[in-house]
Amino acid sequence: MDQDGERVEEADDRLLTDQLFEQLSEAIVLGTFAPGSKLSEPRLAAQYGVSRGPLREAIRRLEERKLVTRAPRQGVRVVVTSPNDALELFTIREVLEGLAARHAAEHATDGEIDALRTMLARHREALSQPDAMVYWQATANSDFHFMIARVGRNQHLFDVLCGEYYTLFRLYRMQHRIVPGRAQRALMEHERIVEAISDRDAELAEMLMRRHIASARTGLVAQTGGAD
Amino acid sequence: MDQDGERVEEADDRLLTDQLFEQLSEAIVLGTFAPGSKLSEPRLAAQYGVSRGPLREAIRRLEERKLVTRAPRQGVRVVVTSPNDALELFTIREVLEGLAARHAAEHATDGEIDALRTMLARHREALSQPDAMVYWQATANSDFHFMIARVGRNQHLFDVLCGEYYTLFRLYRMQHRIVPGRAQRALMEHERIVEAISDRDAELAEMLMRRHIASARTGLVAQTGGAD
DNA sequence: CTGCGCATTTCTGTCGACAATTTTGAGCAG
DNA sequence: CTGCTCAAAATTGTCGACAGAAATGCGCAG
Repeated sequence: MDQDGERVEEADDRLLTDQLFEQLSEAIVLGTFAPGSKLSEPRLAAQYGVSRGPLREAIRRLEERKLVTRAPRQGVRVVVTSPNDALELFTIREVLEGLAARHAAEHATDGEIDALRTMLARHREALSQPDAMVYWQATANSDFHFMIARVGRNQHLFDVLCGEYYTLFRLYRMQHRIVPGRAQRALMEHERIVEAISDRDAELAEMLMRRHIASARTGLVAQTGGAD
Repeated sequence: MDQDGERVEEADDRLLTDQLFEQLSEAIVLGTFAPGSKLSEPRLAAQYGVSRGPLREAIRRLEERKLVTRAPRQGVRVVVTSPNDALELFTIREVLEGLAARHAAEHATDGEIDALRTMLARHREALSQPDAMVYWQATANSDFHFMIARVGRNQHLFDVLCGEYYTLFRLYRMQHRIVPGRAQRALMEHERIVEAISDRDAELAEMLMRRHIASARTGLVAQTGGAD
């Protein structure tokens, strides 16, 4: 152990709890803390150079976000997800993202639609580059769903999709190896969704988005990797 | 102040943080802590007879559940919700409860359908009693949505609807005076939803549930009180 | 060699205390 | 009487410490 000890020293005026939450979240998603491994409070406190107070508050938030599971008086462990869990979560995501797309079609301004189109053009350009997959997985795909949620004009929905559930989605992708194996096709689906939004066709936008998410869910069940 | 000081003394082996979270949630929903009022940590710690450690963890959870808002270095205040916030939340609830109803129609066992019918019969019976409204608001309505979510066989969805969002829904009903003014009609809608589930008509169950929630949302906009 | 019991160690849950910042409010100028 | 200044009080964010419970690991019986 003690291999790194990435302290929290950046003279940041953000609260310690928030910094810890972000670092712990990232470590969990990236697999630095393996699924099922225990998060010992004294060890983490020493590792990050903080006391257990703020650390415990950060862990509480991890628990609330379902990134760890707590056994009373036994500490917390990185959540271990089953394929069925992933199925459940993506089913929820399907209706929520569908709702966001519907709202986007109803409320997007012309400027926002232009911005969506510009973004997709950038994505198409990037897909022909060498490291296309890593860019797609890390940035492009998230950007699209992020923007749709924002354009939907439902702050609560945005918070859920892009804040509270975002890291959990990433964790499920990691634990179940849901890599975007069909980025080309996913991009095409994104373009069709934006077209529907541009046409102010709310119903179509919702349906296309739901199918888009569902395709990832289906690929997940088949264990072959989805497009999202 | 200091009028009551309901200590936490029940020799409960549950964690202090959990007890505090429940008591604070209840106090917020019931209006004991007025919307917008500040939650002072030293005052609450004295009032409940605990130290600030577990209290802060409970407050973090309140924050995560959107029951309070935090201004860094200024403490937390009971959330003040706008009618638009309520609209946003009920829009989300509409698709989630619709999803739960669809899943319920797909996965309910015959025994569960019997149990649903039995419950509705009990509710109809209770609606002819003197204190019908208070029973409806406090118990019957919640029981129905609770059971639908459970029968849906999606643990994540159940947790969201009956755990993470449940108290928030109650808070919105409180702050916006969304009283069940049409319990009779709401019960009829419940019965139709159960009939659709019994017929294994998932699409109809989802549609009826969405309309059922939407009617509450509409009544909310009209400020006349919804049926749910 | 394997499995059980017990002592040691570690960890969680909780508490009290300190520093820095924010809020309060008294005093004074206009 | 109103508004600004500045000191005092209160509050947040953080830390270290202690008690009880859980996990660990050793010794010993079988």
